[in-house]
Amino acid sequence: METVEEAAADPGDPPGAPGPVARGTGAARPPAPRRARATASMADVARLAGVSAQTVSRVSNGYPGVTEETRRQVRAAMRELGYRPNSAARALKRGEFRTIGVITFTLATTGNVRTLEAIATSAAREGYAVTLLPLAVPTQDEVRGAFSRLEELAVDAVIVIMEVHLLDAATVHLPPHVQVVVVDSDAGDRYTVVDTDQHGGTREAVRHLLDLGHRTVWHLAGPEDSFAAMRRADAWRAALTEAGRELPPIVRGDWSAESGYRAGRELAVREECTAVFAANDQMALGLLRVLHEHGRRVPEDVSVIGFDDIPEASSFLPPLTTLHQDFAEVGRLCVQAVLRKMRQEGPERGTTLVPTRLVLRSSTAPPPGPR
Amino acid sequence: METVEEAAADPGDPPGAPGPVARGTGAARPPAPRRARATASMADVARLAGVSAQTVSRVSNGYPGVTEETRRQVRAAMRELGYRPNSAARALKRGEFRTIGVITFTLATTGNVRTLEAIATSAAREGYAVTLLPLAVPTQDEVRGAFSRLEELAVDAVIVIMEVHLLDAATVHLPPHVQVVVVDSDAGDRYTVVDTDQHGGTREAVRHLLDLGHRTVWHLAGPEDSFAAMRRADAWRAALTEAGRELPPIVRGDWSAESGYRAGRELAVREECTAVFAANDQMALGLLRVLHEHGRRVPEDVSVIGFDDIPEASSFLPPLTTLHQDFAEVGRLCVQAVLRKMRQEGPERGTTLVPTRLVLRSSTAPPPGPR
DNA sequence: ACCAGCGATGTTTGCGTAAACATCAGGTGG
DNA sequence: CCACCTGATGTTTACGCAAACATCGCTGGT
Repeated sequence: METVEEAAADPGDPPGAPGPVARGTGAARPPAPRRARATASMADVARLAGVSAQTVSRVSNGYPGVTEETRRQVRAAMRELGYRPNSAARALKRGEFRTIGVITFTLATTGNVRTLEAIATSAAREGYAVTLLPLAVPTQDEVRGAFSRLEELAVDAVIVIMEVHLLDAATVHLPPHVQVVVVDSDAGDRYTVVDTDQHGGTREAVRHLLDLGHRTVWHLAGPEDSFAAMRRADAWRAALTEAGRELPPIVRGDWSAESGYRAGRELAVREECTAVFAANDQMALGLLRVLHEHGRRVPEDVSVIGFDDIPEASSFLPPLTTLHQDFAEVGRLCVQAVLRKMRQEGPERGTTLVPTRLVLRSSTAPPPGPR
Repeated sequence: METVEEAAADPGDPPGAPGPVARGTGAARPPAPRRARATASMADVARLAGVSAQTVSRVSNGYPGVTEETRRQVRAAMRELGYRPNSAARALKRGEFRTIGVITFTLATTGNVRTLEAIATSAAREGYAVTLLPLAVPTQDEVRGAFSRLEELAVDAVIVIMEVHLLDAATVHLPPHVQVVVVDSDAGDRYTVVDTDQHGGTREAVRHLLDLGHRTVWHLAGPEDSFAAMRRADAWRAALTEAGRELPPIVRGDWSAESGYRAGRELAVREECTAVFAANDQMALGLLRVLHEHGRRVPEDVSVIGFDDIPEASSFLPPLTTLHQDFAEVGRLCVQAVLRKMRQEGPERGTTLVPTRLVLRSSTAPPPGPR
């Protein structure tokens, strides 16, 4: 937006508008891409089929009240002309776009991507398209901007894949008629939320390690501003407390493998650390590397468990025991929830949890015997 | 589509149409999600500002011929009413949607995702939205289906991230007015193609290993039906031949780390294999694991080089030397190309290559001395 | 035999926008 | 002083579709 020299980019100045560029007396107007008028309209089909446009519309929408015979003729005419309903006109008339907007901060994490993919697939099955709105930087301003773009961008609903603290209701202008569903959030009281059962999964991870005989479990946590990271850390704490084990100091990364490597140094040098629960698989990968570099064998000396079950996890050294997240299910439920909300069938808010599954591989084992 | 009992899903039967469900005499009509008529229209703004709708339109589009004074008033009215241009009406009137469709087979590979992200970001900057069309299975039928959905799905252009052999021009119905740009393809003679410089990158990889003193370089290739894999294999062959080295038998995976592990067994048992060029980082990861399991140290006994430079590559054991692909640039160029085509400014076809960059880490070294 | 009733089809209308054209006021040159 | 131009603004119209309403012809009950 740095090139705009005039007033501000106001409501009326859509991001894509020609804007105040290429102006001046007699200036050629901006070379707006122009589609050739090449498609047949309903009227054309109607003419060819010898019926009214309304009948074509009925056939097009599968409405009743048309003879099988007429229907056939109209279909033939459609085929002949290569007719495709004009979605703009349809949207204008119906007041809905059959499109769901997805706002996501980054596509760098497996979870977001897999969820997005599932959303797109489920949406397609329901006859909805998905419009993607990636955010450059996760600031409230960006989020707000994305929402306003979305609004004029022809969507009926929005799914937000994002830490919700960015979604401060006070500042984000949520268009009243656009339904919102949030992934990965604790705001079940304010929004409809679909999320993985972070708590249950973590609990299972901790229990698994404890059951193997470890005295306690260390935690390589995700970034502090992440809700998912927070939940996993909380659940880890709760599980240990409940089992009456001591609570080791928390170690933090930023989800990346690199950060797991850096943060893991601290764990690698501690003899008493025999079991680590990493908040995601990537950080576990980095951890595996530091441990290796410090000569600590996994799982003989140290057990490591991850979270996510990314495809590569089975190829780590050693193959990683981790908690499988069902992102496909999360995406599916998001779409269902948002459609239900649009139809005003569902509850206004509340959280839906998708369970995880413990995948046992080779990175966990009983602790080394007392030496 | 299994619930449709009537004829086939014809052109006139959009995937999302209410269809022949919920019918019958006097049956309540399907509970179509309905948006409340809540937004202000141009007419409302015009009334409040005391001008004509046309003037509002001019302001909204930043067109000239409006006094600064009037413009201010209109802007004020827009703000007061929370006016947002109705994109459906706008699209109907203008005949363009300002939306780019992206067809992609899978979001499971880093490359596709990163490219998609870059496309979405670049498109947003140009005032275009991105509609995502994932394919369940990569068959011609699916591709064809995706295209026809896309067409009625309100897009002005399409970017295809896919092996092009699925895009057989004979069967895919490409709407004449929709421009197409393809990523990862050799069809520069038929489409506009943007791709990473597979050849140059591979060449650099092979040269790097040869320069280190290896007698030859083995290749862990991608699946046969992948164009990128084919190109990399070809370039590997060419580079070796050119250097007058012997050509070891090719070993093949399917891009996944797991497949790299399986295929890598063959390499791990060959004493004479001291350098391997893996067609992507994931397979390199699997390869690292088999090598480790067979007691062959990397890089002391065997050098491994990957392709892609995924974020995790720096955390592999050892950190992976690889070829960095600039997916962001690929995405950006795709958008530029497709916009240029829409404006009929660019060439109809041809290939644009994005160079790679060799990232030196710890998985390559001179071969072990003769024993 | 007549008409109510119903299913099939046609006609009218308006969704919100923007291009094309119309109007109008004020200024300029002859 | 008027014909003419110019720039600001208003009016008309059409984009393609589908809801609402209108019409038409046939069937069946009395």
